[in-house]
Amino acid sequence: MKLGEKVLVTAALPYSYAPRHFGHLAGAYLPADIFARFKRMRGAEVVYVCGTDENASSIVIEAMRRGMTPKELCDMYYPIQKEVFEKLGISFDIFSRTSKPIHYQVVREFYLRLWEKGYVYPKVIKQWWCPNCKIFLPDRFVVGTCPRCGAPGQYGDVCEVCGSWYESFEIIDPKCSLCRSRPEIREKTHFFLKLSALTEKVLEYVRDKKFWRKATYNKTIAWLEKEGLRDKDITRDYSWGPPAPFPGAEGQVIYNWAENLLGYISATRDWAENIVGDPERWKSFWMDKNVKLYCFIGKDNLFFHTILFPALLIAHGEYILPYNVVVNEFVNLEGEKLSTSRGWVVWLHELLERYDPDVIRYYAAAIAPETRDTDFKWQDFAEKINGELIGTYGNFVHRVLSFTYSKMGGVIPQPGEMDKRDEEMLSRRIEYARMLEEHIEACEFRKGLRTILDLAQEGNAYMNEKAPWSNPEKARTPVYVLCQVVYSLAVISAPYLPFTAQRILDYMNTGKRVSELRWSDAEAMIPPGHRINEPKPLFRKITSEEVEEQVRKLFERLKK
RNA sequence: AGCGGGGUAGGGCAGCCAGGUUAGCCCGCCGGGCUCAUAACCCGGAGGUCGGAGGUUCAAAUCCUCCCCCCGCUACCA
Repeated sequence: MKLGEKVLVTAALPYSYAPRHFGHLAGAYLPADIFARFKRMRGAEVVYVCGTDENASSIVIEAMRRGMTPKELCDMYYPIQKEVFEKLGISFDIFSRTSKPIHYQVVREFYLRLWEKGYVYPKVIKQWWCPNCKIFLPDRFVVGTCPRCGAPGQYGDVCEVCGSWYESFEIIDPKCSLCRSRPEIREKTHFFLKLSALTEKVLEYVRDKKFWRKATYNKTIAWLEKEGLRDKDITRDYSWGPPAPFPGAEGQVIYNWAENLLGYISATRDWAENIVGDPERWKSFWMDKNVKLYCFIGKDNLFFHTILFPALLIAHGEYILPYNVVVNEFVNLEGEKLSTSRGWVVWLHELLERYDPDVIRYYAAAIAPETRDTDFKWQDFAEKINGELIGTYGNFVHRVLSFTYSKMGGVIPQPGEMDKRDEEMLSRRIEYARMLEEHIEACEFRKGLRTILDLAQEGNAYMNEKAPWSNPEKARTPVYVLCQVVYSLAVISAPYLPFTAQRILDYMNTGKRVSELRWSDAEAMIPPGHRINEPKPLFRKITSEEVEEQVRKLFERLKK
């Protein structure tokens, strides 16, 4: 074990008002959580931060639509977002918000420094302005006719009919998508970030990240080499968001894409101040070169995390850069791409109404889109839960504990002399812990899950071979061994299935909290004579009727 | 169009970067065993032109070239 290891873990900041779906869990929050939990068990100092992203222009507009202020909209959704993560056992050390004063302060300090270092300059740009709504409109909120093919109802600067790209101002017969009135073009001074000066530095930073996932590494390098970074405007005229700290930028805020990444820093400061009670503590993470920063995101976020975020941090100069950006692909649904607007999606809050969080976590880890897009299928969900989680893992735990409880008087027996097979079984559980460790370190969570299952499978095979039920006299040694394996299984599966691990600890009457477990406990031995509690099956099976019902519900909702 | 990822038994995947035992794993299927366990568990078996065509090599799923198919990306929706 590396002593004094420090790890900072981030998961993509969710938009405050967009609920989280299964793909978000499988692609970011769960892998990050497994990683964070594992590292804590290894004795590392871990801070796992997240929070809602509340300053996007789409939030301003969504609030307008609903006749609310952005603040009211965010206040309404924040507890909902937070609750879903809590129920799923996502072990954030802080779940902050980018509307908090600490975030505004971080953004202000950050950009003031960039200004002072000469990375920011003013420039006049043209933007759409809706005189009726009295706001500047992002391109996407301007509807009009394609200047190339004449297709009506196109958004922004790309035509979905003919696929051509054009200047947003070329669009014919523009209308504000909110009120349908005609927007005008206005010129205004905005502030630009000199990203063009950072291409080489970012490339230099990325070059040696050969251990990143292949797609992540290649895409990032290719992007930088082929296109490089262009200067970009970072201010907007909104009354919602962190104020821009530049001279002459009164009334302007820092644009969402340029400030939300700093939410990781402000969340850590929020944690230091309000959870730890030591306002300086965040520095021992963001300003310590020995800290490894892991960012977990979906592929839609790649540019921002592998290119833009490092560029910003390099420009600033005092903070550490991501050590690994763990990028996941997408989870499709029953063979089709997700579409939240069409209702083609599996929401986490709905799953939680019906399923054990560990059941959800299991399936999310089992189909985590690590190297390619994967598919959520209800039938597959039932097969994997019933066959793997329950049939292999749950059944192994339950048959061992229930046998011990009912046939051995509820007491871990005193083993007799161990044969080769018994010794082997005991050492195998340690080998599995080592293998799992390697997989998690490499951020290969699916392989890790398989390793857990393999240990249960070996335990099942061992139990069948030893058949303790056939000869009570010879049952003591194998049952003793099996109880050790079950305990190890609970320990090593704790990062994936924390609630289940806790139940096993309780059935085994260990008096331990799962949060107290250390990785080395996988090698621990429960002493003979230890009394266990009455075990219950860990999970409930998913019926075929239920699968049909879920599929039916999905299609019914789609019709609307 | 360019770039990136992928195309391996009925389905889902690993192996490919550092070429070399009978190409592994899970599900399903077939046949056995067991009965402690949530009809769960264990063992065995059938099933593969490793997208296609060339090439390099003593040897290629693994390296090179070309082609076909699927998916994604190309910063003003962050």
